[in-house]
Amino acid sequence: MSKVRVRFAPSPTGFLHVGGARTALYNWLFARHHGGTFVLRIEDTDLARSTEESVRGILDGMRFLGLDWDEGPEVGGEYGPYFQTERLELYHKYVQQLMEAGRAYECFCTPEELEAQRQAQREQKLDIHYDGRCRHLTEEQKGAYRAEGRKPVVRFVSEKEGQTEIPDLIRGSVVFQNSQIDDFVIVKSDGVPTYNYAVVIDDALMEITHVVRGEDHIPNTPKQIQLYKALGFPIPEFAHIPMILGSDKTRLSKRHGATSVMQFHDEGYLADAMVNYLALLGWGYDDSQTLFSRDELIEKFSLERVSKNPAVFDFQKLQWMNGVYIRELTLDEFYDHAFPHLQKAGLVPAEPSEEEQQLIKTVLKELQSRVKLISEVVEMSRYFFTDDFPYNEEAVRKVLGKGDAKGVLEYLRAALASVSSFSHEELEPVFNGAMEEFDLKLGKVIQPLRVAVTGTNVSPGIYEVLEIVGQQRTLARIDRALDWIAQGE
RNA sequence: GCUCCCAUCGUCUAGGGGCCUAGGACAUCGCCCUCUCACGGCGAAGACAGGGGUUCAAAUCCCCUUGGGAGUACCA
Repeated sequence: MSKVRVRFAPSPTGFLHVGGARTALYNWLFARHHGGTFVLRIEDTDLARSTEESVRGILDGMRFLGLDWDEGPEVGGEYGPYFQTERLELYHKYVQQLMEAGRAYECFCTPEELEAQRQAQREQKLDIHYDGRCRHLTEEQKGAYRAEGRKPVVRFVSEKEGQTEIPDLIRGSVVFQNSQIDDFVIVKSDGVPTYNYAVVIDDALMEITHVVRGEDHIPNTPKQIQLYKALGFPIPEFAHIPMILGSDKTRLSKRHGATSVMQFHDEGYLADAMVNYLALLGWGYDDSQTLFSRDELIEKFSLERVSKNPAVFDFQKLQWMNGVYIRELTLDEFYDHAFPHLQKAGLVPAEPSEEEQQLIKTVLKELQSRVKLISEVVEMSRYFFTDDFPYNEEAVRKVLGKGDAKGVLEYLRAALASVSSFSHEELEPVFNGAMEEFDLKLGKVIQPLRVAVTGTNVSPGIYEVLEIVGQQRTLARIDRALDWIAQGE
């Protein structure tokens, strides 16, 4: 096989979404696996919808996921430029070639006329195709249209006989009857090429060897193959990967939840988890492995093993996997990820002192096995960093509202006040004492204390919590809880 | 409507004629650990869409039906 060159070619009309990210990932994995080149090309020929902001968003998404490109925006390369709007002369050159060869012609039909044609075809239940009426316009007729002020598009003279076969690494081969392919537009009236045309010129000129893209492009492919043939370009290999669907089995979109990669980042998903999950959405290795490091992915990925059927995006599984990756982080790494969230929430100073950092790490150590999203550290740790934490209404009512609570807390208040440190050794006898005093199980003693100190009935182990919160604040919080109980009486 | 793609547990998948009384993971449900939660451990339930073939033998090959998806633009 000649040196592998693949590309990810998004159109900058929105942020990088998970579908695009997965396509980019598969291209990237394929390139890395074969020691090939991964090209990033921006398909911005839709002048009305393309924005620079989107370009930045896509680049940010790629960087977040760690999908580095060998050629493309910011890094350049020998096959540039990598923005289609900067390649206009190239496209025009080949349009000339096509026109001279009689494989393209100007069409002056207006959108309205075309719509009327389609409508008529629909009514007669005919196949909906451009009828080729402008194919043989005389110079005179063209002149007349121009005089009217009409701006022509350029259409490709498609082959109508026979069939076109798409060689597809994932699906075997897909065959289309050429009679289905009409004279499609390759240059719009504003002179900008259409997708189907530009993509062929670019993939050919950039010497792309494997076109890996979404299944939604299958119907475009025969058109593109005809173009390759008409232009005398070698035809690349194709691999059409399945769609990603939402839980209702329709194409994944915003209404199914977050789809922007950067939104996942903001919510506390780790790049490695995203990559691992996305890789598994439509690809599987064997009958047992689900966790793959990047290197393993590169080593084991192959297009042949990509699934043919569409995959439903499972937020729960992604979340589980994110939890797995969070637990694998070293404490320092977890700190680096969590700190911005804590800081943004105002729970920790922007530039914490050494002791403050230590405290944060002590807290995070307790949280690491409990969060599935990094962002969850904020609400899970609030009571460690501030006395201004909310009472979880239901938990408080359930635990502090019980008859035992008052007596237990009063007992603990006194006992804990007389202890010299909040170490496990000093604390344990206190709890034992309370258990005896009230003839309660440990849980019944601890829950009121937990709620008093954290405002909720779910927290890390009580010894850890008390040690971090410390004696003074613990006593104050017990007082607050006692007040709450008193108010209810 | 027409064209094309697809079809194994709720979800992602393993399976490419006998190894399948169909394996794994998430989710679900039990149990264990246990001060709550999480983590961890153990276990349960759960699928070859239907019908025809081919074959000694089919989840695996072929056909049809059904179901889902995509495309049908001067969007990409």
